[in-house]
Amino acid sequence: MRQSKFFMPTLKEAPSDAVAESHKLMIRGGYIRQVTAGVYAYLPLGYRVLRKAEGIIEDEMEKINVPEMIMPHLLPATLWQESGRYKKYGAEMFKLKDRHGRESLLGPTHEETFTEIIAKNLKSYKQMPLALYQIQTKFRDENRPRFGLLRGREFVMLDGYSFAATRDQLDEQFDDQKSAYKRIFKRAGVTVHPVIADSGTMGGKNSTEFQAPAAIGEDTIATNEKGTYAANLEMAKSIDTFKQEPEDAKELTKVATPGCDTIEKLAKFLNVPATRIVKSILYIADDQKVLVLIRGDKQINEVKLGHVLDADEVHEADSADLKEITGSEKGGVGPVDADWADKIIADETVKDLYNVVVGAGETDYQFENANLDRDFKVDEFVDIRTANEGEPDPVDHLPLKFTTSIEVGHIFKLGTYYTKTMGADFLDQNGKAKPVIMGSYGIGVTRMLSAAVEQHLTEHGVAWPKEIAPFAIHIVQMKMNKEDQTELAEKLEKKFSEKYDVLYDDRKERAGVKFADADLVGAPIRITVGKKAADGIVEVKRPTDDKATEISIDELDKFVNQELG
RNA sequence: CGGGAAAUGGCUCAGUUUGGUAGAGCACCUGGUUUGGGACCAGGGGGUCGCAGGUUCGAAUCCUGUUUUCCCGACCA
Repeated sequence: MRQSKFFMPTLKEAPSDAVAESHKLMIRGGYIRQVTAGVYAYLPLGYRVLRKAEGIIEDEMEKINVPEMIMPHLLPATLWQESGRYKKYGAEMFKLKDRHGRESLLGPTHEETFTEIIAKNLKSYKQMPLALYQIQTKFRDENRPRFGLLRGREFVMLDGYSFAATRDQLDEQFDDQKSAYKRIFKRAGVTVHPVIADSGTMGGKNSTEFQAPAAIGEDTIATNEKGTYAANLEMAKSIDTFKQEPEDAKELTKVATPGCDTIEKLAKFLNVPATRIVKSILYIADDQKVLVLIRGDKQINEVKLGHVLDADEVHEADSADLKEITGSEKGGVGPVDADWADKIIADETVKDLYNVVVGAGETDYQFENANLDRDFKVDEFVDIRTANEGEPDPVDHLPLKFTTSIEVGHIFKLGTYYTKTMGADFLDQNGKAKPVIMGSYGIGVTRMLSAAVEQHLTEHGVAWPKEIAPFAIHIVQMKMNKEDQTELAEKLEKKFSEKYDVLYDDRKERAGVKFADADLVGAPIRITVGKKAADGIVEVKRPTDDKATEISIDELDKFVNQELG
């Protein structure tokens, strides 16, 4: 490709709207342009990177015999009403009406569409195992799109679905997909950790996210140094190392604690450690009033709580509800005589505590010396706490390390939720009808590009991993009016184009402009054709090199081959 | 959805406090001098200052409404 014919509008300064480094780079380099919030145009350079990433996915899916197909973007509401998600999916769905008043939506994901096709076209166990995938633009009316391609309202996603007759088949499919995903990220040059994750409200097992560590990540993952434990903080377990020495139960005493509406203030006011206090928080789980207890130094993990309560919707009671239900404001709520609660559950950290401080059920009052069973009851002990950095992991008891990261992929064993509700049955060997067992697999392709850039920034640009680089070789000719340079550059362009994607900067620009743009293109190899062209000498530079190195064109093939294979 | 910030040429920004009819750098066009890390000189084109009302002799500037964008948090199936 001749750069004089290419369209790559570069900028010296990034628009002030762009905050994330990857976003700035992609705007400055002419990869993308924003059209509206969370919606981007992919200019030629950006589109090349996107196509490369898609190519890797297609290649790896082909290897595990998963065929690609494509679904429509425009979907009838009826399909989603059938699965029950038309209402449940909520505000994130782009809804619209056609001229006949029929309700439609723009697909945010495609479980229903695939399940529907399978329900009508797959009838026998002999047709399974089967898996399908597509790479397509998805639409989600995000509350807050951000950081360029990281979280868009329109984005490219790989979504795959597997269909199995037995659990064993599903397990095998899942493992195949997981291995393929690891290869995809590796080839795309994106470092990822597969982590234990939440699977969402539709249920599912073995939920695994592929998390790419990056400064702009919206998630936090907890890992140990041996790599034997890795979980999204939402699901991370840890070992509680605190042990309280047993004490004799003292008399329950009510004390005034004016203005103490946080554990911190209370601990200071009463001059006790936070571990001596039991926090009481009221949650509304669907219609149930659930009082949740946890030791004062720990935080409640609402994702874990949601799993334990198995409700459609769980949220902390707001201050008005709190007052009405418990008779107390924040800080005074407690488990003693809490008859209003439908259920009292406690984190494991509340076990084996003696003479603790709990809310007295009255604003600005606490009980001291409260003891489990004597003064208050707990229906169930569970793990509902947020892990803390440094705590021992549950596998090898090594300290947990926290890292912010980007969720670039998510796979899980979906089960039969959709196939049951939508009637996707098959006949087994005995002629008995059973629901197809599904798996769900996804990669945020455009998001993965953000992650790739975040992980490969250089001082003046980006060092693209070779398999997703827009161009493999960037030939930069210094002076367009020197015939020896033109001759050599064109020769190299012709030769390398047979095997690689070559960008040839044939613009009549100054060297500084060309080099600055080359840094933004970030090709794995930059070949500079300059003064010594007549002597058969050029310079090569990789984006991560500080300086260019002179090399004779006889050795160039070897170098290129060694770098690009 | 709560909180905050901002909207002036393609990009970065000044001008708004104290109303007088829009300016700089980069980018773009022409000519010249240059030419290995975003050149220099001279000339030039491009903006009804997000939109709609209002106040005023006069509004980028003051008032009201509205739209859009970004950031923090909540949410993200």
